[in-house]
Amino acid sequence: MKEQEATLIAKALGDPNRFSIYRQIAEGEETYCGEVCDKHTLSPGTVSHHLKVLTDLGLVTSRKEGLNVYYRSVPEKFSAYLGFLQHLNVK
Amino acid sequence: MKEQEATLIAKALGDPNRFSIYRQIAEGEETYCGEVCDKHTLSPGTVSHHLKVLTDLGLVTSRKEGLNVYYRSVPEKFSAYLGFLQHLNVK
DNA sequence: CGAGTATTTTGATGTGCGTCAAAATAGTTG
DNA sequence: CAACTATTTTGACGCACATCAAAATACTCG
Repeated sequence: MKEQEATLIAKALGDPNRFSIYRQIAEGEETYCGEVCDKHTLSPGTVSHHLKVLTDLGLVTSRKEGLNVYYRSVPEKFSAYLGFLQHLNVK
Repeated sequence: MKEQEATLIAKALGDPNRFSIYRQIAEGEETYCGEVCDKHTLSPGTVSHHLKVLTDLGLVTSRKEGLNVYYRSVPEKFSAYLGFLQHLNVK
């Protein structure tokens, strides 16, 4: 992972609602848009927007089933971000 | 570290220039405002602003000596952020 | 096909913030 | 004290973006 990508991920996780949405997905099994709306008291449009940001960054993937779109995290992406930070020579 | 603080740190590192400034400080020994200005082609005011953000978050500390203000990183703070991310149960 | 539900897209709005120039402050040195 | 340098603060500007309402799309089921 390069600095630019890491910065984009940091920026994405730097919004409180988006970070909370990511946690809901990453720490659960699977979630769909409606569940996220309920838990965060955000409009469907806003939630869909945040989910798109996370998806575009590769932090989550989606799968359509019937009316719902289920989101699931991509742990490898998160690990890559973590790895990038860990390899900074902070002293 | 709590979620709110972690989010603020992520937000701070989510700006490309500020992240780059943090790296310059964290990966070097000590740096002062002028050096950061030179390396990033940013005005003194902008650099001072970013340094204040990093300082307020506890990611760096400052020390005044003569005309210059020297900045140094606080690795424990960065580690705490890293630790918080690592302990998320991402699956 | 038509009614109903879930999600996404669009358009608009307000705000947060990165940036700079310039003024203000702090410190050094003749 | 006066001139000079480094940093911070202030004020203003423009843009990015989080948010919502509403329209549009996608899908299911009578």
